[in-house]
Amino acid sequence: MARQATRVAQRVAVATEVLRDEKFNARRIELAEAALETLGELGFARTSLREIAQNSAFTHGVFHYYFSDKLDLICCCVRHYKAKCVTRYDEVVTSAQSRDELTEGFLAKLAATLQDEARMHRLWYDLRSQAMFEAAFRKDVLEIDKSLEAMIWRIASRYAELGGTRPASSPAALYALFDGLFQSALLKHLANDDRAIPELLDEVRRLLPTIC
Amino acid sequence: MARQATRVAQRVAVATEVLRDEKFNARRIELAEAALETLGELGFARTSLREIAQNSAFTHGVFHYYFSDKLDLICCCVRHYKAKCVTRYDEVVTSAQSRDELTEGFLAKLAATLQDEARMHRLWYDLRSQAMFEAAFRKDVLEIDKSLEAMIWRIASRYAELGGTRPASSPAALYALFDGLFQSALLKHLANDDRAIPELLDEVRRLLPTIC
DNA sequence: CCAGAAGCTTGACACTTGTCAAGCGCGAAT
DNA sequence: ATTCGCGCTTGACAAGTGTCAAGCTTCTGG
Repeated sequence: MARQATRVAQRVAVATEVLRDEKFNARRIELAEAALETLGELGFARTSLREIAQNSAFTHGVFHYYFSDKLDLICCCVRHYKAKCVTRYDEVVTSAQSRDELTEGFLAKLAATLQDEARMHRLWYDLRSQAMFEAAFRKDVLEIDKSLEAMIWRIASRYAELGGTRPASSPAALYALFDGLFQSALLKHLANDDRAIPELLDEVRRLLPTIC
Repeated sequence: MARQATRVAQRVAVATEVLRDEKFNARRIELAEAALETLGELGFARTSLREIAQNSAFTHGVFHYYFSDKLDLICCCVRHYKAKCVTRYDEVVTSAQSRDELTEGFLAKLAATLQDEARMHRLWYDLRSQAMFEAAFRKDVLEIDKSLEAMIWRIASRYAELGGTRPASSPAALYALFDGLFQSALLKHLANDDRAIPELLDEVRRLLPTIC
């Protein structure tokens, strides 16, 4: 009887702790999301915790309650960003029934991404560059890079499959190519070059049949 | 007579002014070079003028004598970096008499660059990312990007020429590909991944015959 | 040789930064 | 109802930032 009671008490204690943990984690993500807004606006170099706090519903002290320091916060941001980013084209890949359909779906998403999420993507490139200086970022960044490479590979494989062929390049080369093209287009787009998006689409449209 | 004298005086005045200008510019470049050291070490975000000065033979005040502000200094750095960077492969391109020779020369330089000049190149990627946030950098960065694209194109054209063919891709796509591969290899190399350089070389060796 | 400019150093300024300790309110457990 | 502790705010701290003015040294033209 007493034994059962303590067991129940234990279970309750564990349950409440799990609940607290979940709540804690949810808040962390909320804060990370707020931080991403400001980071996307200003870039890593110019973003301070106070600036982040001011552009959000929180005060600057909270961030030190939920994160051990600034790097911890930004690592959390990067990891959170990843989850959103990596699945962007999956719906197109699984639903497309022909090369044309896949191509058009991919290009449309590509254009929309460049148009609507330029800020998040320039932040990604910023943080990836930071990882070259700051070892603390490297693990997460390399992991995301791998995920993005896999994402591109899924598209290329499906494209090849729909034509009964196999991709003509390695996953690394394909990712490098698309990433390079996207990065360059993003910079031009941000410099108010209206040709950036159409040129990127043309390039990709031309490339897909030759390399996949 | 008097007229001649004033003309001579004018010429002298002009000459001294030109000399002063050259001296001024030489100093600017000297300072920019010193700044590049620290920038390559710490990255844009963590580099302050005082830090730059401390890692050099100068005091922090000089930088304000020669540059209107921090952005001006860094723009000068970027421009100076460009001049060094863009001609890296030209000797190989002009001297190679066969595809093999060009390939091996290119790969050797590529490996050496990654090995010896990793810091300068991570800085380049850093500043290119900064240009996505800071409009003041964009013009110079876009210009350098164009130069680098042309540099890759010279290599590819020569490679194709030596085999009696023509490059199979656009300059933009080729540059994106090589830049993407290099960037990824650089990050891995900086993360102490010993396979980074050989993997890059393998990839490029495989790629050259298929795309050029 | 000397006045004045050029080149450079120094120190101060106003401000921002990350960090943290003290304390507040409020809900939950006792 | 009281106590306790979690979540959060506030304010302060030292360190570091870009900028600039005042002054020192060195060179140079007259």
